Amino acid sequence: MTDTCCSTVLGGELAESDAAELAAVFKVLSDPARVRLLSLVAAAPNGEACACDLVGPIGRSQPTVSHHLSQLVDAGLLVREKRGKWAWYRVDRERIDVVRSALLPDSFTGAR
Amino acid sequence: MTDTCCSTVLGGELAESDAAELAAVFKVLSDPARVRLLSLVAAAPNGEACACDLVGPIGRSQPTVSHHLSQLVDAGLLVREKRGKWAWYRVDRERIDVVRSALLPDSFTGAR
DNA sequence: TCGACGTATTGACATATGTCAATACGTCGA
DNA sequence: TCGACGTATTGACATATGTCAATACGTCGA
Repeated sequence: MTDTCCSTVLGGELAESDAAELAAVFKVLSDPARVRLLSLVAAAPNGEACACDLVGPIGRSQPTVSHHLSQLVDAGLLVREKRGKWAWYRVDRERIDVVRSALLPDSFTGAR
Repeated sequence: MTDTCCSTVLGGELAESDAAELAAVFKVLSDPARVRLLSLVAAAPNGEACACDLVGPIGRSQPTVSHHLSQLVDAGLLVREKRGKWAWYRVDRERIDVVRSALLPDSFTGAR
C-alpha cells in the first residue's frame, strides 16, 4: 500500500511517519492468533486456505477469526479472494519481505 | 532467552507456544515510539546511545521513554548497560535476526 | 423463490496499554 | 556527608483491543 520499501529500522534514524507505518504492521503481527493464522495459511496446500478450515485450529469463535483475518488483509499480509460462499486466503510474501527488510542493518543510510 | 531459533511463521504450522513467543516480540515492535527508539540507538555513534539523548527526539516524557526502553530490553532487542549515572543502550542484532528468520518461508518444514 | 450455509459486521464488555506527574533510587562531585 | 542530577518505578487515567453473542449479508441448490 504505502511505500515502505525504503524505511529501515536499523539503517538510520527513522522519520516519525515511517516508524508509525512499520509499527502498524508489527501491531498486526503482535497477536498469537494472527501469527498462527499466518502460519496456517502459509502451510496450507497450494498456499491458500479457506476461512472454514481456520476457525477450528485457532480455537476462537468464527467472528473473532474473521476479525483477525481482516486485520491481516488490511495490513497487506494476507490476500482475500472470495469464491462462491467461501473466502480463500493466501500470504503476500512480498509484503512479508518488506517487514524483513525493515529490520536489515544499514541497507543504506539515506533512510532518514 | 527462549529458543526461538527454529520457529518460523511461513515454514509450517506454528505451535501455540511458538506463536505466542513471536507475537510477544512483535508486540514490543508495535509502538511507533519503540520503533523510533530502536532506530535511534542503531544510528548512534559507536552503535550505542545514552538514555539522555533519546528523550528529546522521541517527544515523550522521560518516564515514558524509560518505560519503552525497558520493554525493548525485556524483549532482548536492546541491551542496557549502566555506567555511572547514565544508561547506555545498544541493539542486539542477533535478536533482530531471530525475528527476521521467523518470517522466512519454509526454512525447513519440521517447524511444527 | 426460498431456505441453508459460510462469512462479515455490530454492539457490548473486560482487559491491556501508552502516557504523565510524582517520587524513589543511585551515583558523583564538592 | 549532602545535594544535584540521571534514570527507573509507582499510581492513575484515558484509550485501544481481543473476544463473543447476535445478526446481517451473499451465494448456492432445491
